[in-house]
Amino acid sequence: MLSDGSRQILSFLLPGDIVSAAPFFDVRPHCLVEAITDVRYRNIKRAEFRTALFTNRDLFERLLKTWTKETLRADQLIVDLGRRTADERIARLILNLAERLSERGMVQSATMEIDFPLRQHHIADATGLTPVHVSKVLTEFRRSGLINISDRALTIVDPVAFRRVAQMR
Amino acid sequence: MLSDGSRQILSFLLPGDIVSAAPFFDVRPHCLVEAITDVRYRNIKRAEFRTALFTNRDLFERLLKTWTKETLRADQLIVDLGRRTADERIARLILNLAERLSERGMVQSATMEIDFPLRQHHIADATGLTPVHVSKVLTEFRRSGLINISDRALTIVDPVAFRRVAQMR
DNA sequence: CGCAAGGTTGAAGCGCATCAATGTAAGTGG
DNA sequence: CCACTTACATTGATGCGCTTCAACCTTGCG
Repeated sequence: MLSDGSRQILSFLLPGDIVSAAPFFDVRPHCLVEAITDVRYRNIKRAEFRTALFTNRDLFERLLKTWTKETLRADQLIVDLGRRTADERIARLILNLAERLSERGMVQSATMEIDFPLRQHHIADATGLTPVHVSKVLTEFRRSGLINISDRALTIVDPVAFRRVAQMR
Repeated sequence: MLSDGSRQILSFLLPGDIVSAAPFFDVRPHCLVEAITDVRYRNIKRAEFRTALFTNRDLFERLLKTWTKETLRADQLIVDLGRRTADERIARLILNLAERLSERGMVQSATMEIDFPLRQHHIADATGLTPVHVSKVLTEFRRSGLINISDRALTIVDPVAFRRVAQMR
């Protein structure tokens, strides 16, 4: 959150994600977490986990791998916010979510449909845009037959063209 | 680098910095490194370092602390690119550099002057702006007596006002 | 000298923000 | 059941911040 009331969303957490690897090593929380859907979560004791990390090499490797992915995605987001257009940012956000859901088997493979509980203002806050502009872009995406959103579900109608818009091959 | 030739700078490395913590745990390099100044560097053998990390708890803690800071700065950059104006981005970039240099004792404390080898196109690529606009903003900063740049050195003339522009208290 | 890289400046244009009106659907209390 | 509210989405008009383009200037360098 910024002092002027605007906010920037850093990431969307999906089932199985940890909020962030950083808090294991730094006491100060540096961001807020908010639930969009119903959520099941568990707390981890920092001290215990750190000891476990040091004793259990496999755990250690897996945490660091997760953190590496986190870092990679953050860097990608920096590039997106710094150098991409509104269309690209929104399309990439959607495709990234779809990809991560796909890894979890959460895509109807027949229809390329995913749960999509995000409101447009979430998309806006994640892409550095305004809700109004997000609405216009999404409407345009729909009009050109790229995607469809209705009833908290999103379908990628034309994956090839949509990936082209997102500059993702 | 993007396909259209534009690029996004993720961070500036100062003396003593590691390029990134991520490569220790992931083989694929995910970004490029370029030197602006003359540089002294050393290579670290991934495998060796990983073993050392697991045997030497202090090293382990220190790497993770470094990585935590990296993560924090990346997240801050995301906020800056997503939600801040050109003036704010540029001022924050400069103040962040000054702060990091200060930790290294690399600020002339009398004059608040730092080495500043960056070209305007570096600032542009780090802030998601164009060199032309960077020039205009810097000229305006100078004109209002906030900073001064000449001869590869930058002086923060009015720290209080400048921090206000950067929205940093 | 001639050239390349960087910086400055102004004019014009575009992408997104802002503002405002309208619509819609779900929830709430009378 | 209906008035009312609240949250969200859509749409159009207008404006602004930054980009783009282009000309010109400076500096360093082979």
